[in-house]
Amino acid sequence: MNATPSPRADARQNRRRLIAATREAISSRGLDVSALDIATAAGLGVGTLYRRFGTKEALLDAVVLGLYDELCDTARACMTRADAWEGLSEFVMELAKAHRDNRGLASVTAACDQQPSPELAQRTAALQEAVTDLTERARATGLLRADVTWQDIIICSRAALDTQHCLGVDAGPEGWRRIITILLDGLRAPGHTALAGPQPRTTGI
Amino acid sequence: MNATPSPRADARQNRRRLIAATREAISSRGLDVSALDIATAAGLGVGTLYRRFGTKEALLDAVVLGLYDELCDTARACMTRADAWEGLSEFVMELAKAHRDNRGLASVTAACDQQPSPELAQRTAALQEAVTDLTERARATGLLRADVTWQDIIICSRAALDTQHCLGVDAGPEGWRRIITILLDGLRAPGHTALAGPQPRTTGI
DNA sequence: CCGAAACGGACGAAGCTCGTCCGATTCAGA
DNA sequence: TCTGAATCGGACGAGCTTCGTCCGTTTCGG
Repeated sequence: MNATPSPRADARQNRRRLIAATREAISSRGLDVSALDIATAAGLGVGTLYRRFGTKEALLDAVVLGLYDELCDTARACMTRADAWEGLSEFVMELAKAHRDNRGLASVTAACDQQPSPELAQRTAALQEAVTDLTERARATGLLRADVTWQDIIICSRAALDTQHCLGVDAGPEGWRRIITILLDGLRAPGHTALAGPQPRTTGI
Repeated sequence: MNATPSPRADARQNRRRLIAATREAISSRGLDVSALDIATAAGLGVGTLYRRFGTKEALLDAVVLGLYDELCDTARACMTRADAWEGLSEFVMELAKAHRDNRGLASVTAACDQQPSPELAQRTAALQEAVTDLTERARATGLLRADVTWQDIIICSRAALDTQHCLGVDAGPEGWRRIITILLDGLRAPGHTALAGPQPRTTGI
């Protein structure tokens, strides 16, 4: 009774190729990639892209979903670290790297969050919970300053985003680590300057 | 012998209006503003825009030039502060605010820096010198960690850029201050974690 | 070996942008 | 007030990019 029994092997492979090409394209050029560029990069025709995904947006959704899954895995792995601070800082590093490697990720996720699909909503919730856990655990040990929230953590991780992508900046392939390191030092307890203003809210990661 | 004796009063006013509208437009929507949008926002026709500036790019150049002048003034004012650390941190705050208020400023300046006009090159040099002075002075007092460069400072200031503009983030109108505060705490001497990787280079601000 | 599934890429339609052009309007000096 | 030169407005043309379709051709796999 399976109406769509199983796609042909080449169809499945092309689907994977398209997702990989999309990640690569977003990484280097941001969200402003045309469907044609993606398909060409995948070594396929644009027709194939639309046959596989129906819509350019559907393709982006699939990519974001994969990224969220990876981030969830990372967050859970960081929770198993014996040292709470190391767990948190490793996650921040990984999240920053994800943003560096997926230029405009924040925009994509935000755009997707506007009308989240059930799958995406579930991933978002899981990820937020994981980050909350990491933050709480680090604060409980007294190493994370008390006045930051998990949203601050997320936003800080985004800070690496521009470091790599702004023209005119040559920070080297690992240059973003410097900024994140500075941020992490700033996040350590007890903190020197009190954080002013309302705590930020964020729905996306 | 003045071939262009003096523009009519309305022409001058319209020129000012266009620059103001451009800053406003860049602030809220980034560089992807059309000439029509700018002119409409200024309450003018697009024809006027092109008569005043000849080119959209020339208009952007004029805007960037003004911004650089303001930043130079700010930097010099910060140098007169008795406390070196306060001078530096105030400048970082102001630079961050400039980036927040001029979405895509980094891209504009970088784009302009590709083929800088003499005026722009002069401003860039002056600004870099001012930032260097601020950094050196703060390091000399022992309050700024020794392993950061003035380029790190610039990049950190840019970090606030996304905080405000990413959809899905509601950090409040002053939310970026939290991130900069964290960064500044991270920049304080002596620093906890050594900065790895090569020092970044940047030509733009 | 053959029919169904999948592919490629030319193509149409739509949208957006820059910059021009010229008739209508406004300024400012006499 | 009057007048002509400067300025304005916005419709318009040309060009570019993009999405998504369509159909003849190729490939898979039972």
